[in-house]
Amino acid sequence: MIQKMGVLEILKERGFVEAVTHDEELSAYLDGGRATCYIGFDPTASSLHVGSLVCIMALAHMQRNGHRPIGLVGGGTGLIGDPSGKTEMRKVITQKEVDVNRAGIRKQLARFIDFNEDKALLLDNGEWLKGLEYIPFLRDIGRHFSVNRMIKAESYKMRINSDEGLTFIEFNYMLLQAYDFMELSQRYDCLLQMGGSDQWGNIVAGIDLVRRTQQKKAFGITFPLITTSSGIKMGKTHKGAVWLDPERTPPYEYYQFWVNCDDADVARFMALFTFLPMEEIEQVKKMEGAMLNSAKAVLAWEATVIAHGMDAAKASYEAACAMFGAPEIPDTCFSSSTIPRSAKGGADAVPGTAYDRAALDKGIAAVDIFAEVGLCKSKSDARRLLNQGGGYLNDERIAAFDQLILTSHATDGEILLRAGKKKYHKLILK
RNA sequence: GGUGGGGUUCCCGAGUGGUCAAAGGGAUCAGACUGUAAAUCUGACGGCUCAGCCUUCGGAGGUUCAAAUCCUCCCCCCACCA
Repeated sequence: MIQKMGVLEILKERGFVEAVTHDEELSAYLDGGRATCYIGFDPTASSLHVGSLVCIMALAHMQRNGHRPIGLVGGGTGLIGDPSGKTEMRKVITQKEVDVNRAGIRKQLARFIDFNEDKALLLDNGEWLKGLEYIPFLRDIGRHFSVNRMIKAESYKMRINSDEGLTFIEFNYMLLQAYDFMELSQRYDCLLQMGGSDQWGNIVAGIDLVRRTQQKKAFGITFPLITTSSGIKMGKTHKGAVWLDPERTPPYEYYQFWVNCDDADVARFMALFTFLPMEEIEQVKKMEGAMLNSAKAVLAWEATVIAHGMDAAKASYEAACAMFGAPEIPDTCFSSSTIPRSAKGGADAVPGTAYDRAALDKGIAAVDIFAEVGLCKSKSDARRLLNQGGGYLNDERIAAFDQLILTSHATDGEILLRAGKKKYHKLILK
């Protein structure tokens, strides 16, 4: 029915593409059959975060369009630390940490990409990097690199001009990443590398190396750095990064992260972080006022389903409805979305703490509980919050910081506490 | 290795003997306004047994009634020179 779009077109339309090397030849390459492409992930932490989501989604799109994505976990390069676009040297991590982190990342990528039956590959560049010998490497690989050119690379500029400088080990990073690309082109006929815009220099270096050593034409795509419309780097909140690991960022919080995005970001984020068809996303641009909140719910729903699965999304959605009210989503909007249109449910996914009933029989001061339960980071913090009228007990403002919280405040064995407008926590009496 | 300049509360950055828990800005948090938005305004912003007390100004000592501020040693960073 609809004429099939090439992946490159799809990625462009959805806002993934910042820059491409040889545009036309690349689309010809991608439309000409099953291609293999890769993106590298740094094993700096045991979990990926929302900042890596653009890369992950891009790989997923590739797979959905019949190509074979490779997720390359930098077990070798992780020991070095990529200086590209960074103002400070990253602390060097140990082999042990790399191993742990790599396993975590592997697990997460599997949620987004199907690694069965050669549909995608997950590799570790430690496999070929760790056995490298210095002299042969210099002779065979190093000879292809011009220091003059490297110095001029945008990715190094920041550091070269900074007070901190650039160490030799970091300067070498570009060679290693180029070497990765070369290996992948040889082993898997992978001729497309993608990455964040800060990776441009590394990607181009790889393309050159592949050409010189293999006489093959390779390609690159970079993604824009995604910032919120208020200019903050995507995925950072006051609490730090938003992780994909449900242990670090529970699905309810993950859902909340998306619901709380800026009005101006909704459509853009939907295109990037969901698989909803663009026609449906276009509608968002016409929405105003409260209607946008429904769109945010759809965004949050879809993103949570992708990252954590339907059940977790449902629990998060229902909890949000219980706390903030259910959004109205006309059937005509987002018809592809699986978001429940009429569900009302419990608040099970709201963070909670089991609490000893006996302790509450004589009452505990609000300050103490707020601090204890993690709603505030210290008692002083809790006192401040409460003094400023930011503490709520069952949705009623707490008048004094030392007001007692009692067993009698419970309904169905639960007491609902709230800090500010959005942070809920329940006490489950036992 | 030499010379000079630095290391201040989450970040930037003032502060050169008491009036300093430390100016100002940013970030953050709360309140008002709203749509679980943005912008704006108001307030808060080390900890605690909170009108008081305790711990902070790279580290360790010292001078002093009193030190972020003065002295000694040490650690780290930067610039220029070698």
